[in-house]
Amino acid sequence: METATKQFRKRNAILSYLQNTTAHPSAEMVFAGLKPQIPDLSLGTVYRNLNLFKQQGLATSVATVSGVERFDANTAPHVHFICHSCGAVIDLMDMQVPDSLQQTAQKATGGQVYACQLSFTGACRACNAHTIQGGETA
Amino acid sequence: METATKQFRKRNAILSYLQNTTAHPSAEMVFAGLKPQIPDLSLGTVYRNLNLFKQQGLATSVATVSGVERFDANTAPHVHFICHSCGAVIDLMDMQVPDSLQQTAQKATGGQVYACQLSFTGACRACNAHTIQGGETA
DNA sequence: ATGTAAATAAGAATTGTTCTCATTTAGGAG
DNA sequence: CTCCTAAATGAGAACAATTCTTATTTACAT
Repeated sequence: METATKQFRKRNAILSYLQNTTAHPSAEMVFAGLKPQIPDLSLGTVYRNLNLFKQQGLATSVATVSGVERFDANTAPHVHFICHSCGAVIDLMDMQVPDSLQQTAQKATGGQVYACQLSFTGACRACNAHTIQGGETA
Repeated sequence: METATKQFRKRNAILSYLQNTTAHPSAEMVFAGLKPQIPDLSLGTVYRNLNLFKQQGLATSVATVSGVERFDANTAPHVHFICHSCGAVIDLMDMQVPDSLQQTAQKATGGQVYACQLSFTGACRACNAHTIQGGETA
């Protein structure tokens, strides 16, 4: 049994959900994922808490060209691959942006660099396989 | 007078505008910039053509966390700095993502990598100066 | 002139996100 | 236990960026 307060039940559920997925879910995805367990969950609460987590440094987010913001509880700098076909946001492990680049950026801006994001875009394995399926296309 | 067809006048105006700025304008910014010269320009036309340029490989775009898409006629891979205070999107010249990273990404995805985007976020020189205003600025 | 296809204007519709406000909840004081 | 207060929430309205729809205009060929 859980120890203490029932306060923040939903907040904690949202944070746990985010911490236990690598799918970089959108707010809608978090909502859909939790709704079965928490039928009276409101989408506004999901947005509110996800933004709170960002403020608190418990989460970050990735903006996608589709316009949907995707959230990530992994706040360590890391590299993403975004499939422009299915929209998946996938971590690329074992890759990092060289410190030298960040230092160069810091000098180039003349301001203050807080973070960096490196994303590759293209077709993920599944979508790429699907594309070539059936025949050759140049 | 211009040489040839009057076809695509607006389309060409939009492309020229994008090619002659480094501001990475949003659709609204392009619209506002051209409206004085082209009073009967419609915002829908700006969006339609900007997306067309992307399809044709004449432009790319950067997604920002504010949700606004910013367009860029520089399709060569390059690095951006995004000021989270004023929203400016600034090119960082003389920086590039090492080929080795792109190759690593290609292997890691198992799919097809088309492009990469490296963005630094923080406070641009002006906003940073403003923040520490009243005291020393380096 | 007339026909045709592409480009456009205007604004309605859609979508993702934020805001508002009344309600609920947890925990403390009397 | 009842009252109080502050934080969290649900529901849906409001909002902003973008896309879609449709009638109109344009360029050009016949």
